[in-house]
Amino acid sequence: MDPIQTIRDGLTRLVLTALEKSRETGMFHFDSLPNFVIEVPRDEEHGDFSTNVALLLARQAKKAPRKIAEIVVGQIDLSYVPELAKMDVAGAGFINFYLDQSWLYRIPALVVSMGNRYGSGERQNQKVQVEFVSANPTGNLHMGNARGGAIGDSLANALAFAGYDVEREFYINDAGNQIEIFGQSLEARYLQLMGAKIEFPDEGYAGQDVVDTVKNIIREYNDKLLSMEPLTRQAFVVDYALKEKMAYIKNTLANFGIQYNVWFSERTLHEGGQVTQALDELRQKGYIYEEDGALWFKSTLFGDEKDEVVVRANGLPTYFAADIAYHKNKFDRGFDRVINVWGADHHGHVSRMKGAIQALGYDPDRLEILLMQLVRLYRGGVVVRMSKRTGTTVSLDELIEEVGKDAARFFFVMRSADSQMEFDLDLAKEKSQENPVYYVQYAHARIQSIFRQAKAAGFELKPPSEVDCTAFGPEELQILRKIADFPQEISVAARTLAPQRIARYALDLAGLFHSFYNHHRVLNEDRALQDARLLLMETIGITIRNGLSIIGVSAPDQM
RNA sequence: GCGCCCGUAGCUCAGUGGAUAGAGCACCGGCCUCCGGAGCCGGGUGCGGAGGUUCGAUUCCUCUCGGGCGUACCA
Repeated sequence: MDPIQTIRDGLTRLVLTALEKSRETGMFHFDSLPNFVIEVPRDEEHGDFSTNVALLLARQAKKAPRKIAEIVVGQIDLSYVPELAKMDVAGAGFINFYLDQSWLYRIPALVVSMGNRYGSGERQNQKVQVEFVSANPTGNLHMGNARGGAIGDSLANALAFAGYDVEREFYINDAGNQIEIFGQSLEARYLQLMGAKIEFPDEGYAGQDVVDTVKNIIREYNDKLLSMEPLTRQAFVVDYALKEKMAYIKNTLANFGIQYNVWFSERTLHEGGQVTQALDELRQKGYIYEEDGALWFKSTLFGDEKDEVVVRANGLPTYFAADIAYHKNKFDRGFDRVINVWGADHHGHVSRMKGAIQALGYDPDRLEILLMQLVRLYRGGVVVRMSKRTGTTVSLDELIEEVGKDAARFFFVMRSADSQMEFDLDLAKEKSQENPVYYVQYAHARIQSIFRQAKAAGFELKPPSEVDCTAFGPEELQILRKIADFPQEISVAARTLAPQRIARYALDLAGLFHSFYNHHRVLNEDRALQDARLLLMETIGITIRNGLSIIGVSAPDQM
């Protein structure tokens, strides 16, 4: 139930009817219906809603926009939309609609009755998969993974709340070149720690975490690996390390509030022959050729800058080959839409991935890729530098430890994915209203505090039907207007893959609440007013809670 | 060089082709001390630049300047 959309639909029908009547009676002529909008004007002087239909019709109808607007307004029967109070023509030819503010009196009952479903959309009957983080299991989770986790999970939440059937998936890169190198690195460290004088591979993983893993292996198996064949030994240490890394990744992401439906192993694609199958299909369709001993995919046919190797001269498939098989597999699993959240460093991969999807016969628009720009951490006003030892600045688990899950998620979700963001660690930790996440949570806690006091004084929240909403003044109505927007915000955030809208909305609503709180009392007022304001508080609380829940941030009752 | 993303107020950032472009912080002035730790009111110069499409452009297109990323038989 979306109150704004309901009104908008009503107004749209009204305008359409008026247009038809105008044409039938010969007031003006048009052949095709313009793609007009019913929107909420920025300036409230311009009404509650307005439409640009007359401006769009001017050329076809060969009349001045204002003239057309006058005619349309003359054909509209006000009584069709009960809350419609008046209309006028303004500006270049806009038609403005003014509502009777009493329509807002219905909002609290709607919100209270829907509770934690307020803002949700109707079932879309569309299967959407969101794949995010998919960090390499060869190292720690870094800030890119953190941002991807927060954005991906919040986006998935928003889509689910908006009515889509959503699955969250993590792609485990447990095969391929990097795993080979990972194995060689682990083996080299093992042998070194066991006293052998051998060189560490040039391209190897030099981080401390590899050494730590090897120490665990030694603790468990001591010298048992020394007698193994090198390949067996590498397979052994890789298996051990992958188990350990995946346990770490799962645990850290769980602490970050993320639960996946599917953990998908790249290795199963190779072992199940799906990589070969996908390449065969591309070859049959004529998109594969051989050159310099390697197999290439003709991604230039799909707008890419250069063709891309899928099987190296040494016979091993590339990461891209596995990714083609992986995406084919996704579509074969019946998803209508597949969304990937990727770091900006993968953007070169986008066009060829879409090309491969198209080559396999799928509509490339069904694959949507959300690219995130880089994160710069600040502490004490200066950039936190990359650590040479660990290869990261701060890992996700350290970030959660330092600022907490709630602040971390809110900060990442607050910014749109495609802007490079600065993350101020000091601000995230601050327990003051300067801190955006604290500001929103504090609004919720304050509301609960009011209810605790009300209860102590013997007052309870009355059902909306017993509350006189005419007690609401302009500020209460302004808040209710904002709350009425919530379902639209969810819907737009889901449609445009923009979870930052929800964070911003929560901040705006919290701001309206704090301002109200500072100007008015809820308790110890006239009973009718107190009842109405308690209901308003409940309405705000529910909406803030629902918004925060999408972002993955808790709504505490006390702080 | 080529490709993608970004460029909005002093700073961090919003802004589904609409009417007079916003928020928070910072800064200045005035007020207030009340459910929860201070708050309230007021104060402003900005869409990097130049063209184009449009009745209308921060939004779409072209060029240009600046920043980031990519441009591997790495992932």
